[in-house]
Amino acid sequence: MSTYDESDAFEGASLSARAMAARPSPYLDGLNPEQRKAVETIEGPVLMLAGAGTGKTKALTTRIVHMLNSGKARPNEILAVTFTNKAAREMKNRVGQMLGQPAEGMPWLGTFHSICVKLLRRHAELVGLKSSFTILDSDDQLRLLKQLVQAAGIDDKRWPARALAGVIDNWKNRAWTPDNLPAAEAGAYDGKAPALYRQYQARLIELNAVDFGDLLLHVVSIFQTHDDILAQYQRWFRFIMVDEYQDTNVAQYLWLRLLAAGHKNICCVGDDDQSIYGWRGAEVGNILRFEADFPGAAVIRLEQNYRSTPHILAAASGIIAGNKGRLGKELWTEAEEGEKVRLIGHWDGEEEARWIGEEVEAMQGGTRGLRAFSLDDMAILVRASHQMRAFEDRFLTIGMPYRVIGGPRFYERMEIRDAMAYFRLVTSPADDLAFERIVNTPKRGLGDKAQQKIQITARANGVPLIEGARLLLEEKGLGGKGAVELGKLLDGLDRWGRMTGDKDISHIELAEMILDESGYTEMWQNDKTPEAPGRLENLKELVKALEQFENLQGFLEHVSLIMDNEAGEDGEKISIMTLHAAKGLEFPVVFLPGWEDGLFPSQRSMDESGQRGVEEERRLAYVGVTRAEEVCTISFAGNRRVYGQWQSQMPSRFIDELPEDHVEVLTPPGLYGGGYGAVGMNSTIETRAAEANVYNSPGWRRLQSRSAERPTHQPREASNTVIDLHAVSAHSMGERVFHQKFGYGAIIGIEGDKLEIEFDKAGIKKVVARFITGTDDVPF
DNA sequence: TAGCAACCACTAACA
DNA sequence: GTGGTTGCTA
Repeated sequence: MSTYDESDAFEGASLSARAMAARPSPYLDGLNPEQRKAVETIEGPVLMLAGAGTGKTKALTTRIVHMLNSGKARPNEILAVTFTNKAAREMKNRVGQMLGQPAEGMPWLGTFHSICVKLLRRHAELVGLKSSFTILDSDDQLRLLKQLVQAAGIDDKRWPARALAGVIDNWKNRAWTPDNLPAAEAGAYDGKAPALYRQYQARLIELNAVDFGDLLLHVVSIFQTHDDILAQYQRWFRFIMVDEYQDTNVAQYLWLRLLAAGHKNICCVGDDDQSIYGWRGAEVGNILRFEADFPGAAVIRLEQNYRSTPHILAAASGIIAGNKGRLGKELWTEAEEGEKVRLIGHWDGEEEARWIGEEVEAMQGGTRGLRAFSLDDMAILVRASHQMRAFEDRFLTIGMPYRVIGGPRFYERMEIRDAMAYFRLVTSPADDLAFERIVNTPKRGLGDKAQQKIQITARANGVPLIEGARLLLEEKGLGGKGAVELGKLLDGLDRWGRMTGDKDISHIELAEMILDESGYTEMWQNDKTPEAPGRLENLKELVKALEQFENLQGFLEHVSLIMDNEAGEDGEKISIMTLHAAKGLEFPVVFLPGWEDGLFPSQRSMDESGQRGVEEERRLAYVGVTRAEEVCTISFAGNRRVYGQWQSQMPSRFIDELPEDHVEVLTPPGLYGGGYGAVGMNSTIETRAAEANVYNSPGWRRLQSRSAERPTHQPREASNTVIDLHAVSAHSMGERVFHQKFGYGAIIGIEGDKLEIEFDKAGIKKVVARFITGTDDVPF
């Protein structure tokens, strides 16, 4: 079953609390004192500060089981919210395991979004929707916005719809509707965003659709405007639990606060040190403020770590200690000392990849004086996805099996989205966005012209596109191949639509039929690009995924649940993923490459968010190190090719924050050694002491003055892109630049230390030169 | 309408 | 450098 299930939730208490109440509670035995306290403190607000690897999920699930077993709560009285389907599923499974029966009786365990879908379907009419509303993904959203932008006569070259989408998403994260938008926001998107936002919301209602942000927002506004409904849910949800509380945004926070205001039995679990989603709207402030929001809250710290060795924990603590405004936590462990964190510098990115490849092989063979590790035990965690390429290249060369975690989500792949659009159109013919997506996929000779005609006809008659197309054909407004093909498509859709009600044909057969008869499968069979076989494979997987559902509608609702198609992979593989994707995972052996200022911490993050950005990056470093159980290796390169340009790199400031006693500096044969700050090419002789402040070090100054020797084997145009922030002359007319507030733009005037810049998104502004960074290689 | 050259942007990613 | 989109031409 699924989290979007509409089965009657409130009566669905299949687990009898009373029947279990008398049982002893052996599940409490395996807990440490803090975990136990967290499990047993059921009444009142609780903040469970759970450090990395401290048995958070165990505590959470045991808490649920305890509430049920002790008779304090019935399954349908517990609201348990997670961020990802994966987390929800895991919690469900573990609760089920502990209870010795499936946890199907917990109707309100799910993601914020899935629970909101459920709530919104019940009360859709209150916000002008029908309960059959469709949920748009970001692709649909963008297409819709593009139409509005064009209709408003805005030059979408200068004002890309994508930017507007970003603005609107942001507002929704902050729970700002068109009606309560702060005046300070009015200037966004050339001052046109507020009006477009209003239009967009109106259009969504017309389409009987919501985007992801709306799921939260609509429910919040229903709660805010209908006291009776809010009160009802406050009564029903006697106990609330929230996982990853540090990742909540304002809308989610409001939602929770409204619901918890009744019984005040809310337990938030999280770790302020692992808040790494600020750019997605997450507010660390939510967790920092918890005690103020919920007076009398019990704060329970889980600090005993069951994952990593003391050296690794000490290194992680050393890094995170640099952050201000933490709630404060000190991880400790009873584990044996183990290996120190290993640190190594390389000449360039390729060498780094080569070295890690060799190291991985050595670890596999157990030739590092350590036990032999399986490839499945090892992971490479990078800051940005483009760093992955170097490792993929290297591993392909040496035949090392690897898997990339993350990448485009299954359902975001083109072929899956196309197929889904067909299914959507069959189950709800009025779905214009789906229609637009597939009218000419595969090619049916229906280009822009033909599609415009359909649009016009539909709009003139006030009917969905599919009807417009039908009318257009009837009045012979279309000729040639296009007309014939369109006719076939419409016939097909009709036929498939009728079959959805046919009991003799399963939805799986129907899905196959749709893909075959529409010519979609054929399109990929005829495609000679290397991706085609993979795409056909994905389509097969999609059809297979249908088996778990009763019908196409059910499947479409639940599509997001089929994603993690990681199963069925054969053989041992080393994992490559981003640090963000690694949150929540653990590996015996972890490699952390690319610890260089600008890359990690990322320049962009520092430019856009300043100190706050650095702190989030630091938390990311903390997350990275705490993924390691036994061996953690940090590395950096002195030179790196970024967007095709060679750059000299400084070791990350986070490297300087590693406590020396817990770090072993590995010296690559034949190269520079010693001190963390050794950058190879320009600091061979400099000691760590001399580089206590790297930004005043001779090496840094040399870099700045550009006298640093170029690596001999590299192209002549190699230069470093570190810009002297005070040298105005570094800038020239027409140069592409980046500003933390206004985004990208081009210089159109220079007056002293002020630059006149035409920004892509913010128009023409005069700004002080030191707030500007270059986007290209800037000579100086 | 389809194919290719030109142009642009470039941190991370959940539902 | 690279992938994705757009605009022009055959």
